[in-house]
Amino acid sequence: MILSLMDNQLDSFFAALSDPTRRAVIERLTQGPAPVSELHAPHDMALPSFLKHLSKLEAAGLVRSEKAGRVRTVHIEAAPLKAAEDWLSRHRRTWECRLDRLETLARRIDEEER
Amino acid sequence: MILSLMDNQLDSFFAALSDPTRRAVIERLTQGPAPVSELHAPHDMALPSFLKHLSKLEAAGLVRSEKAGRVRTVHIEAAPLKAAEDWLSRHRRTWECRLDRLETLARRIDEEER
DNA sequence: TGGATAGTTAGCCAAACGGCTTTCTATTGT
DNA sequence: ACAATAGAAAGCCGTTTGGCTAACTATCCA
Repeated sequence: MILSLMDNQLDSFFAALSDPTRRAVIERLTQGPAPVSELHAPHDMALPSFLKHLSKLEAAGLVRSEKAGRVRTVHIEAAPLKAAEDWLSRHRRTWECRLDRLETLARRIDEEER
Repeated sequence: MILSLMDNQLDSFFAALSDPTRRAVIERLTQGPAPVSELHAPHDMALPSFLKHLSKLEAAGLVRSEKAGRVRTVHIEAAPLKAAEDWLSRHRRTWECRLDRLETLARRIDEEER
């Protein structure tokens, strides 16, 4: 079934998102597709190192890319996000009461800071 | 600020969730607290190996535990989940149109299978 | 008090990760 | 045709991960 296929992808999905560089790339890509070098620019890191991150994102299916001439353009792909959101929302309900308590606590701290 | 602290935790949060054993533990714990050995039972793995997973969950702050006598009881902790949900929902909006297209596709496939 | 039970600690190992440099290929623009 | 540009490939290196065994500690119960 489709869901179990996506379940297998959860590993690489969460792993892909466990790195700040890769999360930054994803954030950047939500504003639209971009070529590799533009994605690389803000990161103080050699290109090959950065390419590894990109290929991990692509392996996780979070991202896809096409090469036209010598420039490869990368864009976001939503399928695995759906799987992760499913997973999270399946558990959100049971956690919600705790979250509510936490919200209250956080708000109280904020108010004390002011 | 609280949010930036949580942002630092995103790394370990996603890393913690990138392993099937650990996700299974979390799923189990949504149904209530449990002692270590009960959590360990369904996993075909030596106890020390399993303990490493537990301690990673605890380091990520996803889980907390108290020891009473010789039994350590583990329960879920919601704070970092909140941070991750924030992160995801900050990007969900931009991905939503793609998700919608995916939904449609998935539904069409489901219907074709019937 | 002594054996079973529930974890814990230490240390080994192979594979994966995240960085690097060097070198190479393919495309573009002059 | 050539130089510059965009990216790819290979390989090195130290750290982390995810598994194991063996040995140890602390509690409980008989």
